[in-house]
Amino acid sequence: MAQTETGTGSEFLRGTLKTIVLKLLAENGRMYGYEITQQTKDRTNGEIVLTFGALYPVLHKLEQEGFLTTESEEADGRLRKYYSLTPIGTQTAEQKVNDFERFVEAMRLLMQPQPQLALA
Amino acid sequence: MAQTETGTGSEFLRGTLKTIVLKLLAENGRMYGYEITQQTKDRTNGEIVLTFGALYPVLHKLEQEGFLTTESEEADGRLRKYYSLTPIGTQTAEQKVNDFERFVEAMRLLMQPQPQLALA
DNA sequence: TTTTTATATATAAAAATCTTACATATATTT
DNA sequence: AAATATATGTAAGATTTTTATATATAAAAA
Repeated sequence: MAQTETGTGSEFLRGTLKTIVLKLLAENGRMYGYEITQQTKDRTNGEIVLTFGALYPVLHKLEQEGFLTTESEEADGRLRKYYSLTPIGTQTAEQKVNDFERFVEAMRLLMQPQPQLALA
Repeated sequence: MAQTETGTGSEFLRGTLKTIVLKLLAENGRMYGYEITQQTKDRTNGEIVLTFGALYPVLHKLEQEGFLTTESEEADGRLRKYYSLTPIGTQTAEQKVNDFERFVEAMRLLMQPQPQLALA
């Protein structure tokens, strides 16, 4: 089946994909690609939907960068490629989550209306 | 002078640039490019730094899309190009801020550790 | 029983976005 | 006199993402 749903079609996903993948792996220990898209969709109530065309290249790149290792297994006659974090991957996951939180905090400073300066 | 500082070098800025520009204009009514970078840097304590190479193309694109109008003025012998929101721009600004908040809320669902299910 | 949906991974072309470097010019500060 | 701050912009290149395509099995629905 073709992938049709796109949530908000959120442009904000740009730049957060790696962080999502690393964080989910840090929590779950071991996941395969399809599982990552499903858990993301489920936990965000359909708000964030990862497309396969974006996810798989990111997984390959993270592996290539040394953040992930893989093991292929067969389940129900289907191939599954499980990804796990390397030590550096675990460290990077934490760091990216921290960076994201700092970023959100900074964005809050911009998105919240400026407090008016009280004049004497 | 060359632009050197990059804050966190935040990859998360990807996709939020338009939102920042529209929101600042919605608040300030009228701003010029340089002012946008300065206010962003100041209000986020240097956390978010917009580069000119990214900002100006975005401003031009938003103008081209009908979200902004411009007036050029001279101040202190220097050219300033002021940008203001059109009605559709104002509407888009609000919508993008809402979308961003929804996105952050969804991210929170992913970034916060999963609550353990209580077993009977 | 045939089609659709769900599960599962992947690549490639094209579009969008962003970084880095370059180019120009005036005013102010050191 | 040199450096920094103010001010706008373009262009090449890199990165990232979307959209489309390709393949294959299992389960559910028509």
